Amino acid sequence: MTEAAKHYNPKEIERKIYEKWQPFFKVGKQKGKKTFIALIAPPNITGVLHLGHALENTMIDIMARYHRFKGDRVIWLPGTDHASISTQNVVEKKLKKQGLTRFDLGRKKFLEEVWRWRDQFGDLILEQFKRIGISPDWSRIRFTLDKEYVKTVEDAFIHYYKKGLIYRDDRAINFCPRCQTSLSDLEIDWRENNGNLFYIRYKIKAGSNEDLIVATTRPETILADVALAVSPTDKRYQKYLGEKAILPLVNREILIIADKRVDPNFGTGVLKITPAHSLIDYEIAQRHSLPMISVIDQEAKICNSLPEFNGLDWLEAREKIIERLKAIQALEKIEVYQHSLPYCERCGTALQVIPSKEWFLKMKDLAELAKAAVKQKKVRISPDRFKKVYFDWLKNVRDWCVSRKIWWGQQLPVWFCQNCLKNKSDVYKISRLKPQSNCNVCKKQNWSRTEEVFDTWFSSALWPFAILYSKKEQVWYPADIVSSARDIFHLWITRMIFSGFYFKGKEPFKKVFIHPTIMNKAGQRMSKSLGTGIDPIELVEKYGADVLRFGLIWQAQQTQDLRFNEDYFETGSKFANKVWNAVRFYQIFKDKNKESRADNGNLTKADQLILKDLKKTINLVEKKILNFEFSPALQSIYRFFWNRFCDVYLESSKTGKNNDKVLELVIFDSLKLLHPFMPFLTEQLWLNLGQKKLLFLQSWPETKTIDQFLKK
RNA sequence: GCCCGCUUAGCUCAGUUGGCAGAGUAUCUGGCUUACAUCCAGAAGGUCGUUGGUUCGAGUCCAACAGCGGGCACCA
Repeated sequence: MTEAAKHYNPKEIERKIYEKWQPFFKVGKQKGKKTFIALIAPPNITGVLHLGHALENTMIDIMARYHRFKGDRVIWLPGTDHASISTQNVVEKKLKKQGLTRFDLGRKKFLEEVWRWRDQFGDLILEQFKRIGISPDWSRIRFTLDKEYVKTVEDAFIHYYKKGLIYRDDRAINFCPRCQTSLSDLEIDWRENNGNLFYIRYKIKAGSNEDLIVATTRPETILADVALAVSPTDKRYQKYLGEKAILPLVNREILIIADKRVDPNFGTGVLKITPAHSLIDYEIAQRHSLPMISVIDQEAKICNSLPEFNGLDWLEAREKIIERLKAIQALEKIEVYQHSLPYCERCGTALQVIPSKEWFLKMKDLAELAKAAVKQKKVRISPDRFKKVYFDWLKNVRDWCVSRKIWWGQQLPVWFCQNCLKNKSDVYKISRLKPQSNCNVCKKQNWSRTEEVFDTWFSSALWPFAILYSKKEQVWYPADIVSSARDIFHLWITRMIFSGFYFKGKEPFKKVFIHPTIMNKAGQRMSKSLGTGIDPIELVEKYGADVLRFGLIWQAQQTQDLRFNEDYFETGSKFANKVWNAVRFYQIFKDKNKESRADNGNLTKADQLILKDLKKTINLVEKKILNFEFSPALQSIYRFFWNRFCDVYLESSKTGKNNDKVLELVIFDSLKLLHPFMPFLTEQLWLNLGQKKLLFLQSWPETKTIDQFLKK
């Protein structure tokens, strides 16, 4: 047996050990009848490992290693996400440094550029995953633009379409003037703003001198007003219903209507209706069959309006319109008003609500599927309080805009007739391949595929069955567990649930675990751009992978987000060293007492005590792991090993007549117990003890063996 | 605006059916005892956010308030 160093040094051993394990990560390498199937949240190809990834995947790795010990076949497939909008933006930023925009390159060359990026950097994050010791099957890496994956997504869209759940509509949506694309409600960053509330006077027609005052934050949109609305319960304005008001500056007549969405207590209780540039107004306009007039274009400039405003940027237009309103005495007053405004989550540009032709997925029935899944406990959400968040979101969910007008992504399987397009008429067919039939309208064949791409999340929503069903070799659907941070709960988790039920009639996973979000010490979100992010790989370099895992797990409590505290890595380092030295003690002790201390079959009180403690700890840890309570699990191992085994039992072994077999059992079982949490250290010690077969391939400690000892 | 969570030792956090307040870290005292000074033995440190209620008994249950965090809605 080799002389082990006095202190544990992770640096030299981690890579070597990982290589020894890696062949056994393969799915086919395990023979168990029961399976444990885990879904990885595929990181973006632009991604760099952050602490959240490290925590999330360490948790899954703990479960995976535990299940392997229990003899289960672990199926855990890694992969990456093409992440359309965020990847496009990253590559655009890179181009910007060379003074180029994507429009300079053109669509084709730009896409080549993105693919080059992906080939070069796309899998870097997976290499970083390896550094923290996680154990998915690396021979089965999936990417959301793989051929098979793309087909799954196209089939899903076509299937929805055939069932009438997909429709194309020209409607008010959130649009980023910089990214030049539509965005879903979930891709918006709302920021507090100090703005103004403008009180604008609209004259009532009917010859009277009466007028209605409207409070608005967006005076420039009066150019597109189609009505004024008041609350049906608002007595002040009942007499005006059905009358017409005159739009200032434009001098168009607009109807005065009543709608329940109007809050009589806000402003003057009169709301101007601009369906093209406000989501609420759009909804109200739909109810009252009002037309939609659009005066802001995709570049956030005024269009289709009075010549003096056309072409102005929306903010310039606002200034000018205020001036003009003042001039005609139509501006009653201006109040300071704090409210939040929508910005592009990816690039930070102020969004515009504008009408755009987009593809929508009807959410009503799908939301019901999702609700039923959790109500009937086919999918269990943990921690429990996220259930409420889940149901609340589904209750109010709007139809999902699944198309994007950016370049990088998966193109919709939609083909437009080019002839008809020239005549400004949209004739399209939905098909994976180019249609071979003639256009119904022009009777000619000139189909061209749309450049629109899918919302990445439409693609990610299909991840479970896209990867667990493919290749016919095996159906591994549904998975047992998926884990994510709360920020992609609706974006990803909820959508996987209804997609799974809709297409496979079955839940995509049995359990969802929402893990804490890692904040900095001040309780703020860590952000790469603000420089407040911490690179997990640097921590691996500094402390070793096991200690990183220890430190993250120790502080990740169930109930809330955690304020990242580097102190726990000191605790972890000390603990790793303690375990290292306890095993050294065992080795030295055994050698020294080879002859004099043979097993005499008797148990001392200390023996009995430590065995009972060991048994209790094994059961507790098992229970906690299954319940996602990783921190308490780790803490109970810590206390058992350090306080009861090292401080009490080992001390008594030095002087007393403890049973050597008990010492051996506790050492070996402790390594097994700790292995899912600190795999490298325990593996190295296992090998140091002269074991031929890897600890990775052992089984979970048996309490039966302990019972047999105790019976003696 | 509506909803949810959190508030416990200097710091970061545990505290599972209500029953003498815990850990890590930091601090102090004493020990290089041949596994580990990355250690051992011991000490100090808290009106459990505030106010009220239920109870023989409340960190734990209820109500209100405050501070912080989050979710939803919203260019009213």
